[in-house]
Amino acid sequence: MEGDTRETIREVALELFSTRGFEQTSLREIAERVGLTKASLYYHFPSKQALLTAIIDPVIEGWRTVAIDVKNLPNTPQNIREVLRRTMDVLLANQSVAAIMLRDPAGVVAAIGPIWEDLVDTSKRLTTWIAGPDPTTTQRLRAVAAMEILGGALTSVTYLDEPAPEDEVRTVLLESAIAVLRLED
Amino acid sequence: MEGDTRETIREVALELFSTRGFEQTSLREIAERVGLTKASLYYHFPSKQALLTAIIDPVIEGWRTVAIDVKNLPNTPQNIREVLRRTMDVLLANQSVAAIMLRDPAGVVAAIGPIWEDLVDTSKRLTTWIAGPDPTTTQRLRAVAAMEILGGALTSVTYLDEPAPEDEVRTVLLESAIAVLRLED
DNA sequence: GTCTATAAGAGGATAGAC
DNA sequence: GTCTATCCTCTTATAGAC
Repeated sequence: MEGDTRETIREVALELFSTRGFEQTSLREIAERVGLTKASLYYHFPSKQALLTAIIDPVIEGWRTVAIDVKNLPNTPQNIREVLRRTMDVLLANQSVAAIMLRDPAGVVAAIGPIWEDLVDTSKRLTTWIAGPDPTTTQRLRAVAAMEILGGALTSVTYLDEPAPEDEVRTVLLESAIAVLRLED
Repeated sequence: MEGDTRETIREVALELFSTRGFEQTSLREIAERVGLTKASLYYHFPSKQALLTAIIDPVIEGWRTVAIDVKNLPNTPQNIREVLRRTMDVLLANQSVAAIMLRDPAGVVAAIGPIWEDLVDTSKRLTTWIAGPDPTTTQRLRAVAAMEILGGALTSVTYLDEPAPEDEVRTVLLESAIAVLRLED
């Protein structure tokens, strides 16, 4: 069950990009781990940049879907909860890809600037929606705080001695985000 | 008022490292902006790495101070508030340096691994203290969430259309962190 | 202190045989 | 599809004149 070489390359690259960073990973290293030469990688991907986008693009798509769906959704407490939940799900379902952007934003920007801008834009739209209609600065900042908390799903691993069960991470962080937004008022 | 060349180099490097990332900034670029040649930089700093540590070290020191002072501080609600406040102050007082670590963690790790580990360790101790004595996993996660919120002081600029006044950023994010910790219980 | 010149090497990428 | 060999560029860093 050798599977697709292209797929293997993508998996190895994902592993290395997410742990060492994009810039810090050379094609030589990837080729070595896959058991190929650098040159062979170029048969499957036309450039290092293309390899990165092949990894990131599908996730961007899912991320953008969350933001698009929100467009005409009434900003009710129930809906906000639901959107936070879905945002968290996307993060948890794509931890490795998210880790690339967390560990080496500068490298990713240098490689695929426009895609990164798009990502920031999507996050911005999501944050703005969460802040509610005609938000005060305070409400905007609370929305930023809420989004920041969700990111804790990725960083908690680093800051806890023993990793927390994913279910609890999801529950506690969602609760926390909701608490920050003061949805009960 | 030409000032110290060494200091100028440090300032230019800080500016570039914090906006483009450490790896993405070459000594050629720095030299160009300072108005020197690459070779001259080496008269003032023995290596690119040394330039980075000259920038980061003082801040690490301040950061560590917060964590050390906490060591024998009783974990009362009042003290937790105070520690959060001081943590926020350190972040706000060193936004550019913090931005380096935010934009290019992978590059910083590759250059000065041990110092980075130290930083993570310090943050970990701080988070653990905030979580309180014999914390449950939920309490630990809330502490992570609280720390994550403070980081919003750095990212809010990216996610808000118009930058929020620093005073309000401080106040709202501190309130949010406290809300997450449920100090009122 | 700052310069010119250059070393030494790694990186991404291509050509062309098999 | 994978290889060997090579190109080109850029980087950090050093040597030594001024």
